[in-house]
Amino acid sequence: MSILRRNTDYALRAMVNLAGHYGGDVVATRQLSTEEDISYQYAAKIMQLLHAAGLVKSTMGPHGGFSLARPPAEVSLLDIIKAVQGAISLNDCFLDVDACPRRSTCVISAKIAGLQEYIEKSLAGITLAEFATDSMSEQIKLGKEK
Amino acid sequence: MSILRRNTDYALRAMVNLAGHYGGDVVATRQLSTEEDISYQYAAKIMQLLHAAGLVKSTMGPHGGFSLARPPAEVSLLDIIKAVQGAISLNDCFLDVDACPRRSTCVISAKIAGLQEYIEKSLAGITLAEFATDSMSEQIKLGKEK
DNA sequence: GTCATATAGGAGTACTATAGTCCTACTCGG
DNA sequence: CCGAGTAGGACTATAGTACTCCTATATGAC
Repeated sequence: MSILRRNTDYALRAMVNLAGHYGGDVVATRQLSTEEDISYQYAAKIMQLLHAAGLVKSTMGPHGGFSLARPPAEVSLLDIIKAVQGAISLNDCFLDVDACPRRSTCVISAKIAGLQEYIEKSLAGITLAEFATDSMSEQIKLGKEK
Repeated sequence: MSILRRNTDYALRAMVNLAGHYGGDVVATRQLSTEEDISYQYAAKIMQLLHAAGLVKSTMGPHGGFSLARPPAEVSLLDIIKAVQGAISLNDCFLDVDACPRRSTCVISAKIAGLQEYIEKSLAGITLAEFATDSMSEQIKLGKEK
């Protein structure tokens, strides 16, 4: 099993795509779906989630579409993950205090709390700006493998 | 959603319990199930998984039960997690190379690969020995909260 | 105004994985 | 060699995820 769901993967790709168009035109869901290999219907669903979370702005009507609500440098991976699949937690007891009655004396929870914190900080530290510049430079020096 | 499944949580508790009895008597599944608040049938199932992974030794017949196959210091959290729920992966593409055709040019996968590695190293670094000594000292100075 | 094209969003389905149960087979102490 | 107590395999139910379908709403072009 993987931590990031496919949902989140799609959302990530869509956001990276939008980051590439930041400051320019809006991108329609149809275009996102073809460019990122996501079914149109499902892509629409995901864009709704991102919109509800305030990560993207939407423009309705013909020539409408989506654009980033904030500059790429201010959108972290954690933001996107939270919007789509909710907060990531090592164990249930970090999400719901009442999940486990043994919590107060639990040595396990105490040990992994540090790792939990590190993961969140790492994900919060990676922003869309890094992805965007990377993929741009990749487009320039085309042919470079991996 | 949490990364560690309930399954894994049960297994962790059972292993910590066994670590407390390391060198002494074997512990019966019935005893583990009552002490750790797990249904007997389900506990038996989890012990099977741990046994199949070679983490515990089993003794059948009356007065039988389980004991650690290795000293607590040589059993890591990662070992237990792998035995019960398989390897932890941030994204499917770390588990299955063919999961994503865009892999070679994927900037996302490249970015999170480092975090993936850190998580595994962290989990591999935490051993049962730490839990065992912690819970023992906790039993001695009883009354200490959290 | 109305038509075409876009997002918004609710309802529902198929599938998969997880949690949990039941039953049988096997051991070994008495 | 009996039976209490174990391991271990087969099975079921539930829940969550991925995905689709359909309808409503907004808006720019003609």
